[in-house]
Amino acid sequence: MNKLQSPAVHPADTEPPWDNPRFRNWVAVARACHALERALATKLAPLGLKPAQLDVLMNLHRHPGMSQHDLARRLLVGRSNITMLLPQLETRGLLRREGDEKDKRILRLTLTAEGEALLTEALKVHTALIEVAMGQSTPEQCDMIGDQMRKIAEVVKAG
Amino acid sequence: MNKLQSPAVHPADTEPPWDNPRFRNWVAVARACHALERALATKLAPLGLKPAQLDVLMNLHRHPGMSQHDLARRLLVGRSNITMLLPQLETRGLLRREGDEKDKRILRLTLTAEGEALLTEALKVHTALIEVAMGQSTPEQCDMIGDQMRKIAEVVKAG
DNA sequence: TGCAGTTTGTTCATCTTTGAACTATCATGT
DNA sequence: ACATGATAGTTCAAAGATGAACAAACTGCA
Repeated sequence: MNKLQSPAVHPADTEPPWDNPRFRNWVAVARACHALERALATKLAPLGLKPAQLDVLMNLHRHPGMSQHDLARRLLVGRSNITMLLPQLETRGLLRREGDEKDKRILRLTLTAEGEALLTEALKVHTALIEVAMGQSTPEQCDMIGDQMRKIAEVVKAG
Repeated sequence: MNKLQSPAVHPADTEPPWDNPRFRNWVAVARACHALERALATKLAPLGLKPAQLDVLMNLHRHPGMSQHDLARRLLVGRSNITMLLPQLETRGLLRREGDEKDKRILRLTLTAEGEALLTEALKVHTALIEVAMGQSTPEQCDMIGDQMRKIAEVVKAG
């Protein structure tokens, strides 16, 4: 037995492009991301938030006064998506949209106190999930992963 | 000058949870994933394929004879999603759905020759993109990332 | 056999996301 | 000032994703 057969789960791992480590490893990245996003969605449901909405709150917390266009670019979505997304949050009193003094086209976005408060709660959930995930790695591995991913994001958006 | 101020891009990097390396680094993972997914969508458009459809073809290539339920679980989507997704591919002649002999509830899925051919073309695009992304890392880093991500996917789906 | 419980796939209503017009505003150059 | 072009945000129709409710088929046990 053990005739050097089935070196991995799938016999086809010896077939392109699955024989390519870069390919196989990126597929793992994508699967982990998707899995964590789904888990986040269910854990965020009790707060009445979806992952996309949490992304908005997070970005507005860190970049108050952003325009909708800037927000769309940071989230890698279309501008119309932002237009459809914001009213839900604005009517819930989580954020404010005020016209810019200089440029009347621009709407500046800021979180309200309620928005900051809900963000704090949502971040507890998000952080707990991430701790479980990244807790699998040593601090050195974790930082290395972050560094590589930042490079990837740049290079992919450029190319 | 240099009073130990603004240690990073955002002053708020010193504020929870952004002061947490695990949190910051996972956010980078999510952003890189999203960026590559968007890039894949545009590069796949000439083939008339979307990322979700490519995922289906990839999984059927590696697991021929899968049921729709199995496919849904692998893709981390609902069964109804598969029901809505498959007819597009089936009418294009990319895959076959045939009832199982033993269990008449189950539809077994297999790629046609056209499906395999289109998958081959799509994989060239996908692989090229991944090469650019993962080419940022050394082979050792790349394997380490893959290993960690496989752990994360397991742990997140379990919890 | 018969009957409760489970599993597979579909349907349907709802919510998101997307990209292509469209309007309003600003910037630039003559 | 005025024309041209660019930019910010909105609207709208089409496509995608989701989950609950449903029908058909299987399982197991009495």
